[in-house]
Amino acid sequence: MDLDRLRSFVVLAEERHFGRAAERLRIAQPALSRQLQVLEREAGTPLVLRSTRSFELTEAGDLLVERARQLLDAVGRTEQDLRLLAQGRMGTSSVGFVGTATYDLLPRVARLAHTELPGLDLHVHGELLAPALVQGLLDRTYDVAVTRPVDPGRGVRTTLLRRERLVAVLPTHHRLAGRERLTLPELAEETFVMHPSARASSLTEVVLAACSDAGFTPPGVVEVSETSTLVVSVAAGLGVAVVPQPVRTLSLEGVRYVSLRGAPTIDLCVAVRADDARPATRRVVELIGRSVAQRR
Amino acid sequence: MDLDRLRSFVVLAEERHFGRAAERLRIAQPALSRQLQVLEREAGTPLVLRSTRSFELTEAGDLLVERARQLLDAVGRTEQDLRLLAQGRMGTSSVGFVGTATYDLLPRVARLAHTELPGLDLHVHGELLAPALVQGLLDRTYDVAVTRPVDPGRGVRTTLLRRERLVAVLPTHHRLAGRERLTLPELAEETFVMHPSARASSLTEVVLAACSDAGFTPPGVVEVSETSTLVVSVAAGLGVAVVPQPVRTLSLEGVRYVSLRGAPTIDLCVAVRADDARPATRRVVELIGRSVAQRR
DNA sequence: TAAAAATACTCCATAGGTATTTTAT
DNA sequence: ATAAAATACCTATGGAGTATTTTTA
Repeated sequence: MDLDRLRSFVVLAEERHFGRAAERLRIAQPALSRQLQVLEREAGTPLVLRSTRSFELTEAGDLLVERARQLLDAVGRTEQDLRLLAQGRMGTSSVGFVGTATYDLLPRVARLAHTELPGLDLHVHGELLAPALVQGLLDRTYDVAVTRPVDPGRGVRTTLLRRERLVAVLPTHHRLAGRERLTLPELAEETFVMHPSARASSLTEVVLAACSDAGFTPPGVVEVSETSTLVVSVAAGLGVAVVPQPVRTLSLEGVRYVSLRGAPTIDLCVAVRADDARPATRRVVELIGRSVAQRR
Repeated sequence: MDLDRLRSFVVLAEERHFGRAAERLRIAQPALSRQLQVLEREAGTPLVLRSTRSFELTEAGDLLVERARQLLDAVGRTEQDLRLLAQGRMGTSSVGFVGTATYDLLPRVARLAHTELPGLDLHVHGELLAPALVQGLLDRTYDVAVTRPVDPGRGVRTTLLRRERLVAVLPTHHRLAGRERLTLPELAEETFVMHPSARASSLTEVVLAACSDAGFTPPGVVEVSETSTLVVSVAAGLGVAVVPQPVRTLSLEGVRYVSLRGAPTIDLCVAVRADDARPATRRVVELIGRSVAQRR
């Protein structure tokens, strides 16, 4: 049984006339006659009782029209679903965000995906650390990671999303909180609130390296886990912090963000499994790129 | 989308190996490779991640295998149903029996149809008169009529089933009831139980004609509608009757059937609409033919 | 290096087109 | 007599086969 012939048969049953049906099918009338003959040979019974002035479907013809419609519908739906899948507009994708991107990028990505890829079942996870993200990518917990640069070669493909300038976070009552900008050495005597270095926070590494470059080591350090907690801790007066600029979206009572002159930067990347060619993954990566470009 | 390619794809997904799948499909390996390439081009996305030593379906591939199985199943069922319909093993057929065939042929036909054509929805109707049957055929109340000969040319096609000898029906206590056989003139003085002549019973016509040929007219006539009532009436002593031999299957307390020497005969036919080419009709006619041949 | 898939090339079957015949009203 | 379907005949495209190359584990 051939789908094209079934299509022809359905049109023929609708038109009840070989000439008109052939015209609609954009084939010549004899071709349609032959198609029906083939169908009837396959069915083993006439499907249409036809003469020059009459046209009637047999029982078998009735049955076949109905079934053909159902079949062709099912084929159409399958083709449609394949197309959606091929465009990454259907399926599932799990995205993990490194801590500092959780409050800035994650909601934008979620919103954009909701409107642009309604068929995609997108799972987002925030407040993660770079090593956990890489591990999560490899063990398929995540399909996409918005993370700090990772050493390549471990089956992960990485693209730079943006370069983030670091800014200081000070309690409102801090003596430097009114300043337009300051330099890292001015914070040499402060207690720093940071992510635990044991848990391999890229941000902590970069900040400590920057301090070291600036000629000092923070005299005191308070360790907290999440970025949100970090900002809250500064508000509570536990110390100061240095975070990437986009964390500013997390504006909090009792906290001031102050630019750092000659500030170091930290890169934000999107990473995927090197062997992942899923359209959904491509689509999500592309959408994350646009979320980053999106100025707001 | 082509059904043959879908078939190939399902087999390929099962075998997970082009060579083996091609073998099962009885085509060469390159042909299968190309079929998959066409499918992937149509789908717009890879369906199989393949290398010399590995084979893995993509999401789209998974989807397509599942859908393809469903589609091919549906196609198979449709082909099967068409085949059944073509063989008259599926569908509906309505059969009407003339009165005297009701107790003899009708049950045999019903039983045979039940075992041989279980898919056919057979409706049987008994105790009918020839004119009603012809009318019923034409207005599509019946598809097949087991009836007396009808004048042709009215859109009805008729085939002789058998020639039935007429026999006498006598009450057990009748003076002639003990005889092996008798002749029609011996019944010249009897009251006859018959179907109403007004309702155009072929049997009544034949019997009256036979009496007339034998040189007498029944002095008294009792009219009853059904064959069963007719036999019951004889048992009740209302008179004698002349019926086709097969009515003997209707054996009743108080009744004796006696052969008639040189008895007239009456033909039993099967009739269908001349334009009815339905396989179910053909099948039922054929089955009725065999029911008649069936000696029991 | 060996097994497996992909490509190159040839051939044929099938589906379509045009011209014409047959058929039924 | 005429409209419509069927047939005859030709052509071309697509799918299959064989031989071969490319790839990767």
